[in-house]
Amino acid sequence: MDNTSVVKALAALAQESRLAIYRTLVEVGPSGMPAGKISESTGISPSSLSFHMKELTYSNLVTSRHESRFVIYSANFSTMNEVLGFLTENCCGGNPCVSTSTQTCLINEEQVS
Amino acid sequence: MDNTSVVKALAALAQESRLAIYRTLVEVGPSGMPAGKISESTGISPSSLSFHMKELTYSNLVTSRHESRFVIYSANFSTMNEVLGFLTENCCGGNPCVSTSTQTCLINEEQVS
DNA sequence: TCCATATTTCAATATTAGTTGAAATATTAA
DNA sequence: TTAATATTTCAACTAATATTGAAATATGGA
Repeated sequence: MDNTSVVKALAALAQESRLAIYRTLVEVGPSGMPAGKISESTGISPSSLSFHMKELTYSNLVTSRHESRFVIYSANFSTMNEVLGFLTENCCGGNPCVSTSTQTCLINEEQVS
Repeated sequence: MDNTSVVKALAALAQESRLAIYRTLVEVGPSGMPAGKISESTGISPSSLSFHMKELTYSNLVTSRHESRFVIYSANFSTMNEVLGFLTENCCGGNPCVSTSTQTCLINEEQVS
């Protein structure tokens, strides 16, 4: 993962509304949540939400799928893991240094890393 | 760690210059680096660097100490770990879900978590 | 003390980000 | 086809951020 992608991801999360949205999606897991319900449960207006979802999608932290007239958003766990890896990479210049970060979700018999 | 602190930390890192500074400090480890050398090795002007260091310090991602007329900055690993924890917290709403994140640095016989 | 070095502060400017409400688009149900 | 629902787009406005260069502050050495 390159510098620019990491900055994009961090910038996407560095905002109260988007952080709240992202955490909501992390908690709900891979099944995701439709835009309207995100708007409702976070108190963010639909128009503003759409703006923020674009940021989160663009940074690859969430993905979306269509289901009839709903747009279902869900957290993309692998992007987050790459970001975490980047931030702790090459820690302490070769001196004894351990850095691990794993995130595993098991839902509906399916493992999403 | 509360919402606002996490947003502050993420905002601090969501900027090319500051991300470069932070990674430089992570790589060098707890011994840190003086402002002038950071400026030199990242190509950020002293005045601009000072602005960014204030952001990073304010968000508690780096700390500073004085050594004669130098100001030595170093990464604060525990803040980063708290941020990582926050982002992966309560993953997948109670379903089987594992989230671990550790960062350990061993330098000069001293362990910095 | 006086000068050089290290860093920070400040003002000016340019750019980017977030919110609002109204209008547009798309899908489904009657 | 018409109406209702779900979501996105747009324009206008406001606020926050980043960069630059000059000046200020602080420390240490000659």
